Amino acid sequence: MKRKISLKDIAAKVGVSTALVSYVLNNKKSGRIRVEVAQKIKEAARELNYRPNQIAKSLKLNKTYTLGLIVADISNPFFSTLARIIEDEADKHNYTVIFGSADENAAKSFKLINTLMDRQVDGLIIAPAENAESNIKYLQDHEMPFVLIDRNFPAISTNWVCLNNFKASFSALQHLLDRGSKKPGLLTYKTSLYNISERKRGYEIALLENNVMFQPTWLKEVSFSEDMRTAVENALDEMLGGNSPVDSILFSSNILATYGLKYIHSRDIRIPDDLALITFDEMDASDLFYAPLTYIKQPIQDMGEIATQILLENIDAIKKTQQVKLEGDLIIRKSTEMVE
Amino acid sequence: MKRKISLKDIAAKVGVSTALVSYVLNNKKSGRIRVEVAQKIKEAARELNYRPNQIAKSLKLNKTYTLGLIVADISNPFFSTLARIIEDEADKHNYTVIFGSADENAAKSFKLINTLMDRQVDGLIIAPAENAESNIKYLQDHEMPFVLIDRNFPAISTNWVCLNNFKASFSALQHLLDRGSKKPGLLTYKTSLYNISERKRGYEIALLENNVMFQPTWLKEVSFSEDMRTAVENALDEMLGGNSPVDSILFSSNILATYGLKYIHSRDIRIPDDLALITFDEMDASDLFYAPLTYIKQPIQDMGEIATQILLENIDAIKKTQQVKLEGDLIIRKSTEMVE
DNA sequence: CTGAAAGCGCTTACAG
DNA sequence: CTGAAAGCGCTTACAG
Repeated sequence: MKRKISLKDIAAKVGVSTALVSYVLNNKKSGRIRVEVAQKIKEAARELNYRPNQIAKSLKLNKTYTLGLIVADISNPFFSTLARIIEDEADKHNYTVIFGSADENAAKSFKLINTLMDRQVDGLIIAPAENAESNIKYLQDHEMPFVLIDRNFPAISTNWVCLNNFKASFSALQHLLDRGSKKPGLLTYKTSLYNISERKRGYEIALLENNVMFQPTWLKEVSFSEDMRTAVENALDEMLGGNSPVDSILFSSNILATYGLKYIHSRDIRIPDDLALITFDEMDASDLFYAPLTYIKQPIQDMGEIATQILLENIDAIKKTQQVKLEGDLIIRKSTEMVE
Repeated sequence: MKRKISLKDIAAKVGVSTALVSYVLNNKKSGRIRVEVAQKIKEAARELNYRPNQIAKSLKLNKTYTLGLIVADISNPFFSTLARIIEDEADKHNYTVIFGSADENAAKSFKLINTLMDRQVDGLIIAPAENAESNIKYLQDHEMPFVLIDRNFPAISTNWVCLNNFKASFSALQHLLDRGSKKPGLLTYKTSLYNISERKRGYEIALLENNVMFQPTWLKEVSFSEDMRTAVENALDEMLGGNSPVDSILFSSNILATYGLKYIHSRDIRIPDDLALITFDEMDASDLFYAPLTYIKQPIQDMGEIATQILLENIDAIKKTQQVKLEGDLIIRKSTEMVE
């Protein structure tokens, strides 16, 4: 690569010290510097096409204007949409973002945290993995500003912005029951992740409050480690088979829904007549399925913006911890229009 | 934030110079340093939980181990999938990636290029915007290693890895014609982007070679600046109306296809009986549409890996420019099973 | 074998 | 008004 123009080059060209150049270019000590000199410096900078080396600046100022974003998988539409929102919000404040995918793996997440901290990011936005409490502790010990997104750990006091997962799930179930579902199922992950366990709790409490006798085959949990497609297919077979098959299903994530829908489609189960369906998250597919899908819309724009704002506030040393629970929106469509 | 442990702290603790600590920790001059001293240094580093400041290292070594990725929109599934592949490939070589979305806008792209260069990224992977030739020139003038992805400028000699867009499009059309389409349409972007114009050329040449008399209403181009949804709907109205309505459509991108499919769905046009369909790019929706979609599968894994590899080679000073044209794969499904 | 010194490209407290 | 000097946290050519 070509040698870059530095302060020194400008200083040499104008015949002043680098200090003066720095002052002028950063508008420090304005008024206290002779106008002609300032003018000449600015001109030289323009002529030489000077661009400050941010790495040098970062080292000196101990500030990189870089945010780290750690999600489960950047190629998951939920997270890539979030990434775009965070990028835009960060950019408004002249921050740049480095990202990493942790694949729901706490060890990988820890490695990423260290990589990003080594690069001196000013703060982190993290969708934490299961069992990543020690990661959080690590960040706190190092006084690294961060905010959790999408998931949090109820036992640990941190900044976070998450969906009200309990309520979203509860409302979805209430809707299914109101529409006449007698045997609602839940397909979810086998995980201690709080957002996911809240979705399960919403399901359970809704059944309880509506006096529906829960059957174990209605609730299936697939774990991150299995082959997701096969696991989903097996789970659906069990939910739809046996002597108490479900008549509706809530999918706990876009990923589960995508696999699930493909399978349901291939098995020629008619939606909503044979089976009513609700999914978490908006998907392109929701509109294209022959029975447009009822879904829980997450306030993803708010989630990304607020998380970024909280992080920036914390970086700028406002230290109160903030916890924001956002409400989802149940968008009702064809897939829950059951015929009684 | 907490003060971080530096080389100096280790040096002080052990009672040696920072130079020696640096040598030991980087395994330089191994053998030429007394074993007990080396041992003590390593222990101290472990005890103090030392993590090198990469910013300082970067400044000194003029190397950041950071790659910049500029795409049109990170929330577009095509690009987020690419981002994940690039992330993984970069990580194998201990590189980290900063991303930015340029929204098909050359000015925004230029701003991003500068932001990333200011941060001293070692190289750039770019899906360039229309009319971004000057950006390319800028990169070349600055001898910044980069590789174009997804699109290239045929008149400029650069590294790039792209789909064979002409052939992919041609094959798609040939398939439509073979299946009995008499009036095939193309819905694409109004743009000079080479990948897109090649898709158009593939369409045109296929018609020509098959002696199909082209009708202007068959080919519609929507521009990036309009409201995409409305533009697509209007375009489809025209393609499907008039006195020579199309009997099949090739969508030139996943975005166009998503809007298009939603509209087609809402208008109750039956696929493939009333209209056959092919889309560029794999979409979740392809499987979920009642008529699973025939699509052109891009070798996106190869594209991301190869682009990253070429970039890393160029960073490591192997300077030959490499241009890789990858072949797409036509995945044939229900949406082109026409009944004659 | 070991370390003092210089330097990467900046900023800024300090002295004149 | 202006600039010499120190320093951010590293690496490394060089001298001993």
